[in-house]
Amino acid sequence: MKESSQVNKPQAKTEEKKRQILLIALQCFTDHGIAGTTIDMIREASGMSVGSLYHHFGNKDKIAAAVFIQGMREFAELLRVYLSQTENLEYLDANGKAEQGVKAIVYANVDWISNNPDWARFVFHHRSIVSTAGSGNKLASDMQVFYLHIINWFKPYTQQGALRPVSIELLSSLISGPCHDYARHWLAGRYKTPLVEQREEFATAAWNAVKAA
Amino acid sequence: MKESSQVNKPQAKTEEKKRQILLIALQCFTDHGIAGTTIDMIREASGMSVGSLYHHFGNKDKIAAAVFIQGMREFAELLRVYLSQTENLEYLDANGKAEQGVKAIVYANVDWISNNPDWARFVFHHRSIVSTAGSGNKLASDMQVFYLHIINWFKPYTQQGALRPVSIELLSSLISGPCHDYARHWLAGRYKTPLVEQREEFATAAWNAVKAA
DNA sequence: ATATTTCTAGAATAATATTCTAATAAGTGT
DNA sequence: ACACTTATTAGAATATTATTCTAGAAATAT
Repeated sequence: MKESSQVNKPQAKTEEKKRQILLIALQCFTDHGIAGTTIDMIREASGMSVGSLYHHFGNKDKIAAAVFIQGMREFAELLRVYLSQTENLEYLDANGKAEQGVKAIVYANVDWISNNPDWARFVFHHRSIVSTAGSGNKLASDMQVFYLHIINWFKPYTQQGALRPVSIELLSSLISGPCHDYARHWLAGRYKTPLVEQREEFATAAWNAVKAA
Repeated sequence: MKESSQVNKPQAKTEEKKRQILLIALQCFTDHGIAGTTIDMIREASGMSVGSLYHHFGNKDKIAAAVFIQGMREFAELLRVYLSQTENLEYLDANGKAEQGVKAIVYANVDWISNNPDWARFVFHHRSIVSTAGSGNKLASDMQVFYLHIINWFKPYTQQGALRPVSIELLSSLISGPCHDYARHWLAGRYKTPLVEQREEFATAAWNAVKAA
């Protein structure tokens, strides 16, 4: 049934198993925090042995780092898909395309966070684990490609004057900042209105904040 | 020399000592992360004994929670000062006052983060420690007063129509979100241009995002 | 001055992370 | 099918670290 079952290489099985372990670890971290989660909990919940866990991941921090990286990777993939869909809108001018692209970034954020709240919470709170765990390089190389993709998407629009002539960093914060801020509070239970209900609100706010006029 | 030396009650000395310990703990956490910091490091750096540390704070997580709470308290105080200064501008109309207030919020954020980068980094990354450490009530009661203050500040302006008629939560995210997002990246070394150089940028963006017109 | 409470100290204990050695399974070439 | 190499699993042994506990010192109140 799975499209990958024909080519079920051993590595693929291992990779899939690792992903399962990461999901279980995410559950543990969500329920008890990283500090409150013991290796033994993950061992028991995953049916693995301590030895296997250490063989695959190295140590507890690296398990957490792997959870983070996997989450980022899956979000990045969704964003890539959303952005690529804006490229088919041939009938739009540069302004229209820029607008759809900026909004696509917000939509991807809102949708992924809403559909993967545990993962989003983890990613929001534990970015720093990646560096303390020393898994920085792996993330860096993974994300580098992704960031370049985004930057290259922006470039033509800033040059053509559809977007304000400010740094990519600033653009990025103006687009994602409000949505992320709200998401953090909502994920923590401090805000009651679901993030997804503010989807359009954040999309138009983002466009207004970065459009040239 | 200290202005408090006349009334040097024992409690005051203890409170000051606790604050010193928290600053040292913050340093440890900044250098090694919470997980990487051992009680023994804090003991050695602070010249206390394990017993004293546990007597004052309870456990490691509660030390971290106390660092967080102290940071929030000091930021809240700065914000309060900034906001109160906008109330003296008698010559401004409602719109003008609302604008100055919204910008004051951004300024307070930018300035506190820029002047207390370690503390800001900690506060950004470890809000969750407060709940896992079970110090939630203490923070809640502390912050409740503060949030009410902000809410009460907003209320008249939304009613008068100077601000968009949306929830306080949304207003808050639109105002602080971009600045916080940028700050996180800057504090992590991913953005090079200092936050403070974007001070006006974030202030005007905030105002544009929430003003009524 | 004495009693009471708060604070300090560090050894003893408990909890947990990590390492290590050996066994098993999987993959590869003949 | 067989030997050979590599990857994975297992869990006991060890090391690290958090936390508790008991007793004594310092501060404060009566």
